[in-house]
Amino acid sequence: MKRTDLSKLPCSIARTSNLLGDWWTPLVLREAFFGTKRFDEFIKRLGIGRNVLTQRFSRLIDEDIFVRIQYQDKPPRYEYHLTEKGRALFDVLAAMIRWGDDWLAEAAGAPIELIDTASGKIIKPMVVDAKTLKPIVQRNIEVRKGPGFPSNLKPR
Amino acid sequence: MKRTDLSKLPCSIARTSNLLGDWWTPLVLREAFFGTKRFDEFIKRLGIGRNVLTQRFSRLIDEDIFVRIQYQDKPPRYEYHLTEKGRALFDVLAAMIRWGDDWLAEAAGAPIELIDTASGKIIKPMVVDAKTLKPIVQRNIEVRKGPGFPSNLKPR
DNA sequence: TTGATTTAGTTCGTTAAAGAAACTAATATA
DNA sequence: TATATTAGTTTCTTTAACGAACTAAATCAA
Repeated sequence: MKRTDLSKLPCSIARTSNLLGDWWTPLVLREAFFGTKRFDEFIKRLGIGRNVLTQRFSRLIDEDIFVRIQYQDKPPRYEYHLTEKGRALFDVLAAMIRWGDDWLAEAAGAPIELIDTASGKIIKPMVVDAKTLKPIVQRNIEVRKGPGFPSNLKPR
Repeated sequence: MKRTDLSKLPCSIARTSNLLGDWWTPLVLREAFFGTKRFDEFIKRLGIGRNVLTQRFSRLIDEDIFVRIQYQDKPPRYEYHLTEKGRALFDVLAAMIRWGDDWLAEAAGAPIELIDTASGKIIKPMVVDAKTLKPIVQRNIEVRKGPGFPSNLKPR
């Protein structure tokens, strides 16, 4: 399909969507977070097409979300590791987990739980304001141009 | 394109991706959060194709993210309003905003700022654990089956 | 030493989604 | 009477996803 390039829009949602905004990338990231590193591991765990996975990795490497690291000679084989930038995406996935658990799970409850390794306790992601640590109430928020808004464009 | 249905997988990331996982849906939601309600308003603000927007709304209404509300007779015209379920997605967008601001913004800074209407202060979204209010450190997390994990499937 | 297995892709043909532009339809307005 | 407003629908082209088969380098098992 033809696809609009959202990466240059003055909006972090658009720019982030441009990276995450397909059906497989979040799942590839999930697998990476859960420890998967090798091409065929991703294939097996996800059921993604090989060509699709190849294309995803090449894009995500371009975007500095993954790095390709050689783990053997003869034949040369590579693992796919998250970068710091990639690991930071965990927060976005965590927000998706929370919303999915709250709004899409069956009556039985969340399909998967996140456990804090040290305490053994269940972790429930929540999005708050960094200063006040209070939930963000969308109704009480306005939007305005930030310092990085290009001066030649109309806002919103 | 052919597309794999992720909505039935035992994973909130997959299920949420299945809804949000295209390039336009997050931007349609953004506009709705910022107050846009009418079809042609979305078209003008986003530059999305009319047929694509039609398809998105029909899917998002099926999923109970939007409701279509009549605002006039003769001719019948409708507005698209977020449901509670839809409004709850703001947290996911907020996490995307934060990541985009941190990792994709130019040196100039964030393209857009969220302002708390009451205090006038800038809001910076952050993802924390609901109990401890501490950031979630992905390295210290394990995953296990939750109560809603189907019993007939292998985990991960 | 031959044939199977492992790992990591690439290639190819089919299906279907995205984009652009034109078209329809009901009504109000100039 | 002609134009504008609002909200779509239709049609055509381009391109991404899917699936299956194929390639390639090396190791392993019989």
